[in-house]
Amino acid sequence: MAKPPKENSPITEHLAYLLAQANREINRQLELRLSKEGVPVEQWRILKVLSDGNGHSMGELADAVLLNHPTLTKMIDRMVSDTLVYRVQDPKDRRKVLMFISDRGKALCRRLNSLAVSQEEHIVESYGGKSTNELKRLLESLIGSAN
Amino acid sequence: MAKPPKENSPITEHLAYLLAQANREINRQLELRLSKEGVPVEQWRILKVLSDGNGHSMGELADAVLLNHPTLTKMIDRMVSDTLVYRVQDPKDRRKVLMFISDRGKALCRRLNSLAVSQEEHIVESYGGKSTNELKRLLESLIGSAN
DNA sequence: CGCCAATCCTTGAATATTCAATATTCTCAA
DNA sequence: TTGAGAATATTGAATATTCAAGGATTGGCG
Repeated sequence: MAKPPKENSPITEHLAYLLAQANREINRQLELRLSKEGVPVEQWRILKVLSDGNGHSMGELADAVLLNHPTLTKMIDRMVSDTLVYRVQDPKDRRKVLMFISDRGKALCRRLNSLAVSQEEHIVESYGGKSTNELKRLLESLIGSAN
Repeated sequence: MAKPPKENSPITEHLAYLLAQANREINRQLELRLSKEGVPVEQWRILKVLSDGNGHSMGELADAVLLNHPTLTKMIDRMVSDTLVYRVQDPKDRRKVLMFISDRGKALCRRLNSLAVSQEEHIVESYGGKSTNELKRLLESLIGSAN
């Protein structure tokens, strides 16, 4: 029943490869939609996480949006220049920087959400709602078991 | 039944995000294993595709290993320096370059396969063989429906 | 045939990411 | 209380990726 690939199996039978392939394709599609607003996928993730209105530290944010710390710092620099987000030093722990979303960021985030939702609707249409939900459930469980 | 996320849903409910997260985690684990041989995941993919012994053009290879053409060209440059693969101009169509794996590349590929298989066995152990197979099936089907 | 557009790969410049080191602040135990 | 070590974020240099352009070859149509 449990059946990992043999050593001479084609690469397409490896879970790691299938995940990379699916991720690449779905991400490419999403990127294409978000390009209407000239925003990379990572910035949408950042805005979405911050749109709860709470302050999030850089470390917390880096984990949440799947970016390394230095990469996030530089991306946040750009977003601050674009006045989408702003930094506030955490008064409780001054090593930390709390990130907040601006009004402009919120407005952009709403437009991006709408693009992202429309993409997922498109996937559900061609792939099926049942498959989509089942896939999400399995992915969540995989992520859970990997930690 | 079909239930795409609402616009205010957390990002963790988006398929695109779950795929990115799972891919990142599994890839990180695989990278860690392959680092015993000092080889990035992409080079393992290249060697694995070429290990059928046939010549593969750069374009074909780029698609198969999920890399853009210029990135592949530069990675192949390094692998040629390491004498893992070699280039041959396609006699049928001299615009093309056919890539072949060397004996040294084959030997390395065998060691890498063993590391990769052991990773997937580890996943099957903690995640379950049934879930793994079901997830693979769904991913294949998603990739199919996205093209 | 001869030419023009398309295909294939590579290159170089611009951009982005990563690694290692640094600065700052906090924690906690001596 | 203070000093060593941990945690947090940023920076700069090294590395890698991407974008746009170029050179070579082919296919096909006038």
